Amino acid sequence: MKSRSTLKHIAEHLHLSISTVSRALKDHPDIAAHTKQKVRELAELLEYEPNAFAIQLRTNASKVIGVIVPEISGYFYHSFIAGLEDEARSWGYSLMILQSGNDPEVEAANLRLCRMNRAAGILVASTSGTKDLAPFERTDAAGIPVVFFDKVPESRQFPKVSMADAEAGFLGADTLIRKGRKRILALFGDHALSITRKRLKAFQGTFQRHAADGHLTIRHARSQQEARQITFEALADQTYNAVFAMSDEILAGAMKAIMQHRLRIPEDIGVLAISTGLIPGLYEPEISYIETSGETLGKRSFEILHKCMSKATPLGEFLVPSTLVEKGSV
Amino acid sequence: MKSRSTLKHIAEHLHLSISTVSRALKDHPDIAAHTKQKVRELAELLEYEPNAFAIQLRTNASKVIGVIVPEISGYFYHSFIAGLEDEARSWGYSLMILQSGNDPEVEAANLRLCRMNRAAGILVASTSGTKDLAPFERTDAAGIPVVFFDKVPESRQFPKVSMADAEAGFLGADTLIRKGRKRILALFGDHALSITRKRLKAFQGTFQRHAADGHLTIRHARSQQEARQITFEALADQTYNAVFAMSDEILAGAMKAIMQHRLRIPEDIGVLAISTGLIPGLYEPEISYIETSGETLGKRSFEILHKCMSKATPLGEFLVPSTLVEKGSV
DNA sequence: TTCTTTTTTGCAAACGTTTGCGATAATGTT
DNA sequence: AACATTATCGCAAACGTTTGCAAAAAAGAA
Repeated sequence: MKSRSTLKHIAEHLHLSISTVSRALKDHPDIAAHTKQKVRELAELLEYEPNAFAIQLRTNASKVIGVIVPEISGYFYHSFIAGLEDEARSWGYSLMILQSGNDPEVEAANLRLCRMNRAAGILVASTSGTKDLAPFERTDAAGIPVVFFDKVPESRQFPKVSMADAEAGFLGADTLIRKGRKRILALFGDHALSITRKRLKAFQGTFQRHAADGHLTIRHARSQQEARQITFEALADQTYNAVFAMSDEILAGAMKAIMQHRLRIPEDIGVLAISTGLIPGLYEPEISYIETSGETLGKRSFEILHKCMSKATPLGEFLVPSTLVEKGSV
Repeated sequence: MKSRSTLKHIAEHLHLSISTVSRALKDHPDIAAHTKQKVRELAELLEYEPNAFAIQLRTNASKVIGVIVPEISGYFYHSFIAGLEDEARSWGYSLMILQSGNDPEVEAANLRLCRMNRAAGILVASTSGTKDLAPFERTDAAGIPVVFFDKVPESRQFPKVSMADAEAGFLGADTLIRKGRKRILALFGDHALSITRKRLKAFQGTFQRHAADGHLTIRHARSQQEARQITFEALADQTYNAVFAMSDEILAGAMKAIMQHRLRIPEDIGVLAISTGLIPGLYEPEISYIETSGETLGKRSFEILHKCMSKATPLGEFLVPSTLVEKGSV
């Protein structure tokens, strides 16, 4: 293994001091032009690469931001991470990814890891079981800003960024009504999740206000299988002319039931979902959806975190808007 | 911001030396039991957390492994990362994720970043344009083992781990033949990719050996849309009784065409794919597939890298086997 | 007691960088 | 010529930890 070159090596070769070399390499005005030139050349030649540890130890700050998610795979978080990485890299940051596996204890351990590594900031999609915010407070007190995204706690203590769930719910109902689909089977996720409640409330409210003459059935499913089962039974008789799915997972289940009944879209039944976009694009015809882009959320989250890292913490909840993507399924 | 506690703080409070405290905390046999006790208690009280930078600077090694992929999102890599993270965490490592965006230059920059951060090891799914292996050699020479996965270069210089592509191709053809599907439309990806060629060769060879009486059409598609187009046209007449897709992306396109023709699966046409498993589970009936699990590949990759990090580098190419998952679509 | 052995602790250097401040040399000003 | 100014550069401390070695204290052996 070739031993790495350091500032010291360069300094010795050039009969300069370490500090001069250090300054030369970062274009400090105190250093003469020709000196800088020579230093840069030798650094190039020796393939000098600064030791990040030393820099970080000295400056007590890293260019790494921690990301804690329940799971990387699945329907959503990977696109979030992709968007985040993109934005972070353009600012010179890189990502340290930790999965909590939906276990609050693992979450706390991951948080500790971020602290030990002096992460510049942390983004957290908390587990559903996260009740104790103390670990987050401790992290924040240590000077590492914490921003929650997607799965956010009730507390108003931390900045949060999430999808505009109410807007998405509204958009869903509004779109269906505008298209004349008023006999709706609407499928939502676990009622315990705030994301479900927000989407549901807006959807239901909008429907009641603008389609009092219609018929709305709300059902909750906790898995793809359950969604499929519910949809299959509900669609047995002809009462509905549209299915609404509040998430990709539920859409997948509903679509299976629809395909099982061999219903044509959009002739026999209209379909609309809130989705990231990947799943709706797999069917024929493609499914219209209200986009909740993981990429966008990722980029936006970085912006918020970046503000927190630089100056005053902008508290409050930030929403990234949803937009309707029409594919003709409704 | 609360200033963090250090070994020094603890030492002063207890009128001990820094080295004693350091040793006490790592249960060094030289330290008296009662001293350890007191140190541990105070450390607990002061919420002492070691400074990873200092440790890493001192030991010149980190517990971070770098992962460079063309993209995080998409059909495959996120599940790889998920599996990898799982395995890595159980060994005390965490992941630094970098996207190359399929750009060799970004790839090289990311590599440099890993070097600066003295990653314990690096896993790379190279870009399709990666020709110059010099950056990888330099990294390896610096004592950071590099292991390629999935998209691996021809060079025999680095250990590689990838899916058993030949096996998957064989399994595909064999399964179809066993089920009596011998009029096959087989869809493959870009012929320039080695993964395509390997799968194709095995598929084609197996077919010719065991179903000389059948009829096999090979087509190549470079996108979902193209796969759809090709499938739609090919399926216009009744010559085929099975479609084979070598990847998720292609399966998605093929399925659209099949749905467009309103063909029943498996009555009108059989479908089989090589896949990660997510996509085939979205249709009704679900699609049988030869599993190329990203999770498994991730775990296996870590194992190989872990060997590289500890002792002799096990050169060569490691394959993770594929298994058939039957769902009744063929 | 005196010497040896063992147990327990401290000293100090090292890891590679940044940075305030002082030193020197070059230049300009009167 | 004497002084003030500016342009360059080096010294040394600091960041928090690990670790070889020496020192001190305690214990045992003679």
